[in-house]
Amino acid sequence: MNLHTLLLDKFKAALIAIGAPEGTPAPLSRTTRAGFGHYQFNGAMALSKVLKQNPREIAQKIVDAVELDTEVEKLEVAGPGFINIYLNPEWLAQQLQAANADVRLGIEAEQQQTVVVDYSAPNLAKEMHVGHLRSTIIGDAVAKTLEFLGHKVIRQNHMGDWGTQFGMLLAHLNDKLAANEVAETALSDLEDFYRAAKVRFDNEEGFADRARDYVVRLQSGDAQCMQLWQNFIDVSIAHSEEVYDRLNVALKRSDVMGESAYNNDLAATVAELQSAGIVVESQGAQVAFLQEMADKEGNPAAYIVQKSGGGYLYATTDQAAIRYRNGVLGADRTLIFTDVRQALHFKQTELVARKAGFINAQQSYEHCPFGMMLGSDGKPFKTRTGGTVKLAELLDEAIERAEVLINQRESDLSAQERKIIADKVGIGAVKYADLSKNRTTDYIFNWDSMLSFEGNTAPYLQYAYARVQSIFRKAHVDDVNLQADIQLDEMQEQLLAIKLMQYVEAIKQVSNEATPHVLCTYIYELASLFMGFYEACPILKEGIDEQTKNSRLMLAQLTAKTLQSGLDLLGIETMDKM
RNA sequence: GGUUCCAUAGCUCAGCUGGAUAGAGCAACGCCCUUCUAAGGCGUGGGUCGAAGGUUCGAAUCCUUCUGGGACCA
Repeated sequence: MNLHTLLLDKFKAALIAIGAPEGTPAPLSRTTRAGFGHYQFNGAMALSKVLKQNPREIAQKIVDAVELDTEVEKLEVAGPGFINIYLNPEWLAQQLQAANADVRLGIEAEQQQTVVVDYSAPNLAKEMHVGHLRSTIIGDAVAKTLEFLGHKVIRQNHMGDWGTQFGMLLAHLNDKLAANEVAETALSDLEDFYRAAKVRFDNEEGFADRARDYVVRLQSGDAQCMQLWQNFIDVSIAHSEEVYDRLNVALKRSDVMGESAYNNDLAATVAELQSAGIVVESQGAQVAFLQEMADKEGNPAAYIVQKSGGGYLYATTDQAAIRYRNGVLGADRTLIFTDVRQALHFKQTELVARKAGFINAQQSYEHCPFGMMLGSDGKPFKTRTGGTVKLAELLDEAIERAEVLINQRESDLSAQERKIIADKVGIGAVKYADLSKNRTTDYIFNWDSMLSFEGNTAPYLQYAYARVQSIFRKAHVDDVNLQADIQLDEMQEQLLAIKLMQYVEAIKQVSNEATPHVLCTYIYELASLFMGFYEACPILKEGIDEQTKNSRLMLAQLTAKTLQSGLDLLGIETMDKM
């Protein structure tokens, strides 16, 4: 059941019935202010000019024409011609009843699409730092949401596992192994390893030449070199997987489709672009000139797919990836989560790929950008020592802080239970801090706000869930077999009920726009309304009759299910006690 | 130089295809734990939505110019 869709269809029909021209906008929205109903239809004012009638009269005609009966308590014309829609609490109660009885919470699956979601994509030469958080968890949340809505999601971890810096790393690794070090030990700290290799590259006689030699051997598929590379990659991927595991991110080894995976397709990709006439030779390089993106003087943008020396670029790999995803995997949609600096690149990439027919007219290619991480001074983020904050360290800190907080509180929880809770609360807080912001612009990294457990944070949402579980424990009610008629008498009950019914609206928006913060906002509002309901509408206290008690238990139950479902889509875990 | 994005409360951010009195959290101040978990609830203060024009019955939202900042391309 989708309230918005239901009402919109009815109002569209009403517009036709009163003789509005086809294509008349039907602006129907949730109401932001109490006293203006639950939804409002604002189409009458704009029609005033077209129909040459008073907007309030038009609004009244729409009200008369709209075929809403049991769904609605009343429709009122207000102000210059707003139509305020008040939903019928009894009808709402029935919808909630149905949603609560359904494992999918009353949300129907959409028509299935195959969606490739490209996210995380760490650079395997370096350790994951906080800057990698966004792509990883936003992409994961969107992927899960798409799956929930019934789509076939193919995750692609386009890891940076190829390129010239690997020459340097492999040369260094080779020496370490020759000195009888174990790869895992040598690579235990990727940052240190990278730095050490870089120092040698810059200072050590002959090392740079050996590094370049390794690049050539790597690209030509030299067996010994590939073995060394594989060694490096295995350890490095294991590092990433450790972080994914801690972050409760669903990426698996089988989702890895790194840059190296396209190495053998690059020549063929360029050849196809050439034969299609999209790419031509210019100063020895293979270039697509894009007139569509020309500057003021009419100079087309240049998109290089092969350098004059024969080397390939990101552009080539991305074209090959499209060929694979849209051709072999049959993607209807492709979502790519990277930082905003690559926006121009992806715009050009799409243009070229469409011209080449790698993407057909029915397929979408959506770059989903996010901003850079800045320090509190508004400049690119660096720690005091000039480095980046390692993701693993951030998570450690979050869990530690959560543990301190838990230990301050009175509770009957065992030490082991506290540990588990600290883990879920700490990780949840870090993820939520990032997920709840959408802006494609840069964002300010701040330890305290990222590790905060108060207000609009994951712990608040987890706490709301735990409160419901506590009620059920105290009530000794079988959570599964609770049967009662929901009745919505109190204002807090009605507000909660309508919010519960709007879950589907939130997740549809997340899937359409790849914006998990919409879901965060929704869950926060839901939890907030539940807290209000919890304070105002006692459930187990004395003097509450059986029917009211059970009705409220049902509301609490559906709230818990919705919270859990939403948090699960965000990759945030819930717990029964905290 | 070209392209492009951004500017909302002291701070961090929401604001859906233009809608009624611009919302949250944090921070500040006041109240509520013998009462279903106070990681909570209720309340107060805090904004010329960067500036100026324009379109519209209606603009934080759309258009133009300007100011400031970022990014990308060269």
